[in-house]
Amino acid sequence: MAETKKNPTGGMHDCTNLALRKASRTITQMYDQALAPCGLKITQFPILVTAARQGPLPVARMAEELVMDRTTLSRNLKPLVRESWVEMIPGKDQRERLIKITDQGKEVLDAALPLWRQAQTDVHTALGDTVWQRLMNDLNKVTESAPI
Amino acid sequence: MAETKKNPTGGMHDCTNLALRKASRTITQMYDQALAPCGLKITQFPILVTAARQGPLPVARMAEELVMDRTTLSRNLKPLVRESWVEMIPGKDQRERLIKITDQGKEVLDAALPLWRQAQTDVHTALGDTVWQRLMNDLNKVTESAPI
DNA sequence: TCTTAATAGATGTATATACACTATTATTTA
DNA sequence: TAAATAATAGTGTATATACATCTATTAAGA
Repeated sequence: MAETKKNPTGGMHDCTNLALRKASRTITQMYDQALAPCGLKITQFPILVTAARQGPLPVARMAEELVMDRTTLSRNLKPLVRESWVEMIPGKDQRERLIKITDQGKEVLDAALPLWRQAQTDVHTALGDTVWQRLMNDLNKVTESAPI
Repeated sequence: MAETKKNPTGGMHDCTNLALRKASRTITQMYDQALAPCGLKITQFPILVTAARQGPLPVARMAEELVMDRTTLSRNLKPLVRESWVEMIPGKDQRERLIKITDQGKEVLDAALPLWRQAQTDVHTALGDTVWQRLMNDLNKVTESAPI
């Protein structure tokens, strides 16, 4: 009751979104710093990995895979194409354009992998195995809670 | 061993950053949808709340409070100033500019609060109390694990 | 078949994010 | 006090994010 008067604006510190964004900003900077030597950003890493593993994929399908907006992925591909890390090739369906990793893309990915693994290890160590595992599980629950 | 051959690129699905960004994108869209009727975005909400609660604050101090880059906050303030939800007033130290909420800002914040609370409740319900509490704790740990 | 729907991708516009750098003012030090 | 250094905020540039809308192509329906 007294708490209500002292906190007329509500507990912003309980905001799920703020907590997620703060953690995202923090971790993104860590990973970007780790990846800096290879010239790849952590936001570009999953795109290259997916292109390498799932073969040439249409934009919409990779967007779904990475839980991102189609148009966001469309924009995010531009730097990768400019650097010749991926190329867009036509599909059977002429509306589709498939994202295909290039040889240069594979090279930069090879260079990125040990740096990424080190960042993974650093975070894992900082949080401890229990917390890290639990966090990854819970984050997946959040993502899956989307109304789709 | 066989696992290594099947996963030559490593387990991207274990990437802490990707998990955080996917969850962030999902939750941000949920909150933005909930807040849409009041014209405020969820990224702007904590700025207004902090301005309302901590009184006029210098840019650097609020940035620290919200765990964001100074220059990011500087840019994010522009739409709020344009909408006259906050104003920048000079401090005693003439280098400083203080972020001060306006009466219009208080109004939009009042309109935003019940919408935000509903979004909070929705997320809380979707995850369940146990998971939600634990997630918030773990996210704070991540944010605090920053090298500062 | 011809018209209409749905689908795939890109663009216009706006905001979010952060590094490198600049300008201005305050503080410290020689 | 003058010069060097700190601190404060803003800009240039680049990428990330997503809604609304557009174009082109395919699929469905009358």
